[in-house]
Amino acid sequence: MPYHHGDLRDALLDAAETLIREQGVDGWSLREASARVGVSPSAAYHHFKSRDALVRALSDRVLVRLAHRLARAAGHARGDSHQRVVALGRTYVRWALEDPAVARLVFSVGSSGPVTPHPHEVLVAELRRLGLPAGSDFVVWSAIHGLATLLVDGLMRMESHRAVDRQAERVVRAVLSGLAVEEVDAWPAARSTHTERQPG
Amino acid sequence: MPYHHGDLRDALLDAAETLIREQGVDGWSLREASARVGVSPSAAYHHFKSRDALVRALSDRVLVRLAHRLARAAGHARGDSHQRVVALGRTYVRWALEDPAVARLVFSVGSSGPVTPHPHEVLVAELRRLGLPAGSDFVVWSAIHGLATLLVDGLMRMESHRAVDRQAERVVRAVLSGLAVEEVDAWPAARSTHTERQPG
DNA sequence: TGTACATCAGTGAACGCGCGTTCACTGATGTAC
DNA sequence: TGTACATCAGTGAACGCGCGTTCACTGATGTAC
Repeated sequence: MPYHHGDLRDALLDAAETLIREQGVDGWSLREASARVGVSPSAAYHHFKSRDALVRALSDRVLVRLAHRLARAAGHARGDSHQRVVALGRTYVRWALEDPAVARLVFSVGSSGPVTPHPHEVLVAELRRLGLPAGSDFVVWSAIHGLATLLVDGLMRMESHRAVDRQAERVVRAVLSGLAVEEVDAWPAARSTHTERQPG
Repeated sequence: MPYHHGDLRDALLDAAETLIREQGVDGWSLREASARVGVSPSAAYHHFKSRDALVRALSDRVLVRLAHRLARAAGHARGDSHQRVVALGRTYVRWALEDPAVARLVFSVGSSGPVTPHPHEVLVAELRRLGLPAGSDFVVWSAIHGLATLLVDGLMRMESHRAVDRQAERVVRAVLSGLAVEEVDAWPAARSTHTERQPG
């Protein structure tokens, strides 16, 4: 075991992520993560200002990975014009269910400042392709995020992975159809964490 | 100060709720709640099996109150046929934003067994009035719950209360319009926590 | 190529903390006769 | 109406726990000359 670890920062993030996956959002500690990596608890402070800073860094890292996965899913989609957004929604929900504790972390922490790419950006890009006005993203995001959190938190339960996929599709299609029908005047001004954009 | 409190159970729930409101979901402890009530930490164990049991009882209590509030809001709604569901959505989101920490608790804990009335039941009843098929509730619930959680967790931000209300309305209207347009075959089977109902 | 030295990234002991839960107890209340 | 007694709902001290963070330190690395 060399005195210098080499990549302790990433190793700590990995350990924290694994512990969260195994023991839940609150089931990990700086001390336990350090122990897993084989390093003293104080070593972490050369890489993170505090426990909280580590959590935020982890959330950022997970968001970036998710954004890539979403973009890939949209890219592979085939079928009607809504199919790319359906793929996005399905992927978002699947991701949350595959790794519920980590998803809960990300949902509650968000990103600390700008993160690139950001899942929200990916969604915005897809809706622009459909010709939907700025602001639609917040409607679609709500719907799919709601499904994801209800499932992750156990407030809604579904029989099978297939059922989850179909429900994600239903939700996205319903919202997209509805957006096409509804009037577009007077969008409320909203912003997401990662950008200060103000949809008109 | 009499030796017997009289209604310690409720007093502890009140104290816990206040502490959560003041200090966040994890910012309270059995000990602190007991201290606020003016009782020793062990007294709580004559009323709750554990800290966790207290949390669940609190969540149940809050859910019942929310359900009443939702039903009242729907009852007061005037306007087109969708207006009652719009009122439901607006009330749900307002409630979450007024009391974000408590809402987070409820969202993460849910109900322990059957709770009457349950917010979900209220929604189901309203959608039935509209002639929407069983299962629509899970689509509408997703959308409105998503908006609520995104706002509560700070992932989405809105300028004003008015903007929040309008966004809630947009989301509900988009989903209802979409549900009217979409095909109704092959609804995924889903259940919510408080009931074992299986929408066809 | 070798050496002096600054900087970086670890160690490990200690800090104070508040927590949930248990236990043997006791004061207050209610019930049977 | 009074008394004996079971039950209920408190007390308070103690338990063991793991936590985040700090501190003075030291071993390893890299750089200047």
